[in-house]
Amino acid sequence: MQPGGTNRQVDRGRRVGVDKTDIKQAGLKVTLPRVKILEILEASGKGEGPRHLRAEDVYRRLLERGEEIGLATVYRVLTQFVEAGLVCRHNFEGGQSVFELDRGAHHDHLVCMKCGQVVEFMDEAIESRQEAIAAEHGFTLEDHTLVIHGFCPSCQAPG
Amino acid sequence: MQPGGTNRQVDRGRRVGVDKTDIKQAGLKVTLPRVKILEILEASGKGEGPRHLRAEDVYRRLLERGEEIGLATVYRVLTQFVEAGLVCRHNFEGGQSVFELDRGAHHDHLVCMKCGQVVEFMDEAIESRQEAIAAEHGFTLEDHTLVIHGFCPSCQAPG
DNA sequence: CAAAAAGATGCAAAAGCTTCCCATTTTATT
DNA sequence: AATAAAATGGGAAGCTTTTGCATCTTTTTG
Repeated sequence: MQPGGTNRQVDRGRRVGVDKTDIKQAGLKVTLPRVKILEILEASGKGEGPRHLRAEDVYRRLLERGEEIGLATVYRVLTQFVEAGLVCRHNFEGGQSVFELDRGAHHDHLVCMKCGQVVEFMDEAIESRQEAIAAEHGFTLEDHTLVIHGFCPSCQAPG
Repeated sequence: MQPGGTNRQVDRGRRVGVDKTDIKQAGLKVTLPRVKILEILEASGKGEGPRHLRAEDVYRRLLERGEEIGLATVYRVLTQFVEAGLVCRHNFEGGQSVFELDRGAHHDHLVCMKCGQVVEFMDEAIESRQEAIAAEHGFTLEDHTLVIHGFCPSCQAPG
């Protein structure tokens, strides 16, 4: 549910950070696993590795921090966060989902086919054409997925 | 590898049909499983159900036609056909891949979130913006995935 | 056209990701 | 503090997809 939706950040504009309050407002109890997972997501993309993490990555980082949180819990919590609009889930190729904190601003992705680097972008022209296309076909537009696959500057280098 | 590529139909323009010749030209032996799978794909979207089939769907249709072809073979053959440029694979949400005959014309998809109906579309404006975006970020554009999720006309109906 | 070589198939087992079950523990409520 | 409600952890289970390997087909060669 990228465009539209009924969650906080969409109503109040850009989100700057998330905390326990967001968990509570989502109707979820404030538990240690939830707080820690939110911390991991918040740290990602801010110098602490890539912004987009697979459930497995979140799980590993928790272990590294000494938090013994079960993988099943990670999956459950991430799903709940997505439903609450705190987190975005993307299904890139390969059958795995990646998660990132929802900063309130919709964006699409450019993914390097070699190193996996992910670059975000947003293009108004593309966004509005999509609305027009959905309308032309009588569809409502609830969400969309746009991923451009190519080779990033480094991976095009000779050698 | 939707845009570009080195396969027949891209070189010769729109494909009208496929046959054993295509299998041979792909460097694959002309075997019964391959021929039958190609037939299933060709029949799809031409009145015979939806054009986009999961491996499991192809397998089931083969069984219905009395062909005892293993599921593993279906997966193997579909993958080979994709590599040969005869078939396109799309990774819609849900972790499952769907396949369709490559008719040589690139297109994107509109998928109904309720009934799963798939509508194809093609928009030049979106295509060219994507090239511009990839270029802006120094990426080469090898391929892309654009899926618009919404509710089709029937699924928006009251009740 | 038969024999040999190369490649494909089928089945079952294995993988990889994600969800489900349920007894136990934690959080929120009264 | 006691009670009710919800969440967790660990493993089993579910799905889709891939792999290993003996057997069978297709293609090549003589």
